Amino acid sequence: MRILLVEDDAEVARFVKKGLQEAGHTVEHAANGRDGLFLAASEGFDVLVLDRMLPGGVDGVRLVETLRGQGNRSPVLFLSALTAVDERVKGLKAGGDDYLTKPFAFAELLARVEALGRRPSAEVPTTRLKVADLELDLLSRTVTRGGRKIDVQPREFRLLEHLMRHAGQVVTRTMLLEKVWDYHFDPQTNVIDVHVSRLRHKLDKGFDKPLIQTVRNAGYMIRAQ
Amino acid sequence: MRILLVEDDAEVARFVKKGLQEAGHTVEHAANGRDGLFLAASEGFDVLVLDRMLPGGVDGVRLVETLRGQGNRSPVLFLSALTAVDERVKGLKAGGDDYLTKPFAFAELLARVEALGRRPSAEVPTTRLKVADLELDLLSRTVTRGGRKIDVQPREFRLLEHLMRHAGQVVTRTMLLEKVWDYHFDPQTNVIDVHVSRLRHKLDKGFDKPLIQTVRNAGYMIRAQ
DNA sequence: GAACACCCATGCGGATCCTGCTGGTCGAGG
DNA sequence: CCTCGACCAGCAGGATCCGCATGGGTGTTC
Repeated sequence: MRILLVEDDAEVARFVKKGLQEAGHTVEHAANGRDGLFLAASEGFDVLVLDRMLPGGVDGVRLVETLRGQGNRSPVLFLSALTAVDERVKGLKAGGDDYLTKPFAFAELLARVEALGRRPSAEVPTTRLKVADLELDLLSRTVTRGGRKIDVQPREFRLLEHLMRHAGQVVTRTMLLEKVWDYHFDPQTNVIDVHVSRLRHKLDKGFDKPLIQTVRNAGYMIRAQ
Repeated sequence: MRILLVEDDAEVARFVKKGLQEAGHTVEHAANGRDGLFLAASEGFDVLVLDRMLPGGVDGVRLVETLRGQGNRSPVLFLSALTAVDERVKGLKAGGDDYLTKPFAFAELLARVEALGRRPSAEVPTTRLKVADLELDLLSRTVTRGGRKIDVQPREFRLLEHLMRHAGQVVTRTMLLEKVWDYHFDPQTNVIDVHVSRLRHKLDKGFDKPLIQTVRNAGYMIRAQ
């Protein structure tokens, strides 16, 4: 996990950085708010660990507010000697996700950092493909166009999926044979043509704009007109 | 925001519920783990606030583990009188997202709950379900146990999916007929038995721990032993 | 321990579904 | 006009899938 630590106290910083690294994470360290902001804004981190009070104009709260203002949603854990409830509330309200007061047990810091990093921000797998008004839902194996459900066969589904994953690019017959049919040779028949035809028939029935274009001597391409 | 509060202490529950409601949130309350699990599994909440220790078999940690096993990723805040670092770490490691010790200031609870709810995690569709070493990938329509791929028929897949979505709960025959077969009547045959049997055969071949348990006169249940 | 209800496993047969091929037609490009 | 690539309707073999019936277990109740 990539973690950014912004902490001015060299002693604390060393201690935290070492521990996180030993737990298998990558840690970048900045000693003041300005550097921290720069790093956080330019690189992608899974979790930010920020000291609440920092030297220089940019303290922890400012830093988070700025990041959030830029649309950066990285989870933030505040680390602070300010224990008052009001301070904690302020940190959370500013956009922090957690708040740990010094002194703290490293085990808890680690657990909290990992809890923050556990969030599904990183790996959101694509679950639906979309080209113009045509949608393909990988989860339910469902195809809809303009909201109307369209029944397709498994092979047709694979074919369409492959086309849509390469929307706007020409897909050659050889690629299709490889990826959709698992043929590693030329079957010497027009299987592909037939399936493309069937697919077109289903997709375009009742619509005017055809979606699948043939590219002569090359293959097929799907594209939002 | 929709919040589920699972807390057995009536006094605390009333206090928290009232406060959250006054802050403009909708609060459901369950007084024990079993009810809490049921609610959390059947309805969608933005945040779960769980007492760490609960009467009855299902305590806070068990509850979270079960939910996470079902692929439910709702953020969880633990509320507990157990202040030891080890306890806090345990709660977070189990899948909790935050941990607040009693007594607490309501302002801080509110700030933390709102910080949790702020996350974009709410509507990430589940793409894989897991129970013990059995995994079901909705995207690829694939079932694996202990890393080994298992081929299942469509109907078997739906059956298994439904069981896994309700892991740890008994699933009645009527529910299965409704949800898996779309029958709204009793077909007077043993269709279900047959499919459960086939599924068991495939899932348990080569493993020792059986996964699907039958609950006499009630239905079936899948659970990590 | 007998009767009963419930549950399990297996084999079978029908139905559906799926897919690739053929063969004839069309149309673009030269 | 000729040729080649692309298109499409229909067909038929096969595979898959699914539900049912049957007969055998197992736990429960009286």
